[in-house]
Amino acid sequence: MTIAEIAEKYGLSTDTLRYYERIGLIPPVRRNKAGNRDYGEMDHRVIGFVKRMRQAGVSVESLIEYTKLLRQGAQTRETRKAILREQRQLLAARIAEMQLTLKNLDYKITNYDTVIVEAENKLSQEES
Amino acid sequence: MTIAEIAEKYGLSTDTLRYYERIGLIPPVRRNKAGNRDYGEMDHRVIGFVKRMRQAGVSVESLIEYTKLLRQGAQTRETRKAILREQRQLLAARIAEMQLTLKNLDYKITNYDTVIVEAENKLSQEES
DNA sequence: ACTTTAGTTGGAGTTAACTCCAAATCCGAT
DNA sequence: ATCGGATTTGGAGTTAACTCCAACTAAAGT
Repeated sequence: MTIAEIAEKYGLSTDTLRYYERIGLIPPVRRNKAGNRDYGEMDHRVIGFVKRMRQAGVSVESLIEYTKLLRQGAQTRETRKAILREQRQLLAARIAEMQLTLKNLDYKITNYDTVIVEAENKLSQEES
Repeated sequence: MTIAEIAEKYGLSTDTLRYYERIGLIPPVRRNKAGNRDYGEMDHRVIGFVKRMRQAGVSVESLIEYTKLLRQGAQTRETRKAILREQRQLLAARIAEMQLTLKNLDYKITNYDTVIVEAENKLSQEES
């Protein structure tokens, strides 16, 4: 599969895909006779994983750490699991926070006219 | 209330607070005789709101737009409500995505030994 | 009257994560 | 055989959101 197809499929730019490879976030991609990248099954898995984790707010740096361990083989498996568990916790915490914010927004929207207007008025002559 | 107290209370640096003010994300803060910032009730509300929204992934730019409208008074109220509703939708979507990723992570963690190991092995000799 | 300590400004510097570019190459089609 | 389109590289540029700095001022403690 070409870089353009992968870019399309995962909603990443070709520049980003090459960038990810360059910084070691994804392993070096196999080339065809012309020297162009030809993405295989494993690349799909890795790129799909990276895309989801990035959207969830995981830094590129932590992902590099994880995929580096993956390429180092079986003896790093427990470390990798630990990283995933840690990221899972962080993600759960982010979700919980965002749900609070969502509730807060909902409250603010439904009570906008009764609650915010007083704030508008106070804005003119702050004192306290 | 001093800038240090506000920074502490909201988990922002004093630099960030001054930066927010400079770019118009929060209104100019009242000063005491010494010329130092003295944050009032309204500043608390605004900063709390900004902090939550930033954590939820709302850009500084959209927040500037919102708080600018707020300072323009009552005739912008409907526009502001529309912005909040839009951000609410975006936030809900982000949360939904992150929940999928959380499920995905959970699956990956609990099935790590049975699922990932095959991937490890494939890593050596990719072909497809 | 000094010395902390906290605050001020304008502006420069940093970081993460891309994004763009020019010059070169390759392949398929006319 | 040449043209157009996709791809390659190394490296430079961009963007968002801070973060840091130097030089200064003001109040508070000894």
